[in-house]
Amino acid sequence: MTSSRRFGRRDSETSLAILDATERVMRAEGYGAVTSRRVAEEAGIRQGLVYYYYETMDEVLLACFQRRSAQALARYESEVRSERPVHAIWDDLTNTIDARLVFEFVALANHHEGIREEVNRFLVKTRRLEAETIRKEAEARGVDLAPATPAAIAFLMYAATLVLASESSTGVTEGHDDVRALFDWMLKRFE
Amino acid sequence: MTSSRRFGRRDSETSLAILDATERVMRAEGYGAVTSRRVAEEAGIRQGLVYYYYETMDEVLLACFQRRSAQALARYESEVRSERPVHAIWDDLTNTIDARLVFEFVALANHHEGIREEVNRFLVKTRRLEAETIRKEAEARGVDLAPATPAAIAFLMYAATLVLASESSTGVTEGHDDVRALFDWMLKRFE
DNA sequence: GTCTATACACCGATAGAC
DNA sequence: GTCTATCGGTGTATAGAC
Repeated sequence: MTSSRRFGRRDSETSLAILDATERVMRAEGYGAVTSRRVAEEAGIRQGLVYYYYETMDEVLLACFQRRSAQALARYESEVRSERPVHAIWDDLTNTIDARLVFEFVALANHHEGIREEVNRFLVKTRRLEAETIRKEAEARGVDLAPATPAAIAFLMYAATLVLASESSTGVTEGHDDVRALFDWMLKRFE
Repeated sequence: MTSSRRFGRRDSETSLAILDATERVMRAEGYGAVTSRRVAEEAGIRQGLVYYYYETMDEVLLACFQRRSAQALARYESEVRSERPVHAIWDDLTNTIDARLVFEFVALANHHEGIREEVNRFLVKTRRLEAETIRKEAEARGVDLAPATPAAIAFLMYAATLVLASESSTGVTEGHDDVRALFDWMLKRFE
């Protein structure tokens, strides 16, 4: 029982404007506010046009996450080939990640199968990439990580930066300086 | 322009059933699914009755978080007076905290002022309590935490358990064993 | 205290004009 | 490719019967 509707290209200007608008609405008002009307208003188009580019609103959310995760993955893959890969990953997690959006997508993933699969795929891929990078660097520089492991450090870098950014954006900073100092100490060992 | 509506007691059986139902819906379907119709169905009452106990649905969400945070705070205050307070806090964060709900509330806090204030108040209070507990225990047992600090450890215990539980519930376990081993090592120093 | 009934706004999705 | 118009469904919140 497929629909007879036709759809526009995902790389068109309007299509990308819809994704941009979706990100803005999500950041400011949460995924619950991502409706065809609200997104259309934010993108400067009419409500019906959203459905020319995306079959459902779930498709919009999925495309939005896929675009972001592809961009992030591309950055990581470039960073791990840089001169100081562990520092580069930490800086990316600290400065480029949008914790507010991540929280929204993770909350979405809890009850939206398509998003969940994409989020999980992304998490596993990036964590393995980061852990392997940390392992190689530690080996090359003769750093003994014990009692930590590359995978533990990769996990903690992600969890810490996510919560740091999330709390900062709502005004909580208790313990943040101490945590950053601890990771700075860890990063120094990779110099 | 206050409404003339009257409201029922917050400690009544039905009122608490509404909060129980709200938690279940939130856990299973996310904060977006917390509607008066859905909550009423889950609580086995009629939709209109929700508004006899709560003025708005935002009130329901707020009351839901306040109840949980009060319970959690009471547990923490008992745990810090126990024989092995750092272990007790870790066990609580690991086993008793519902990461899925925490994620939902943090996401909600990003665009809901009332929830944000409550979440922030709770985070600051518990983190200080935990950091102070770690500091006292380290001093009493002669544990040198450097290069970490009590506040950094308190932050990392929270961030790690939150992400561990969240990822576990959606099927990602990459690096989890290593992180748990690292915290086990840290906890051993407090024995 | 719990119910039914209802007003009104908003949402997803489609059809069809231009 | 973009628009207008419209459908049925669902959401919040209130009024009033029992």
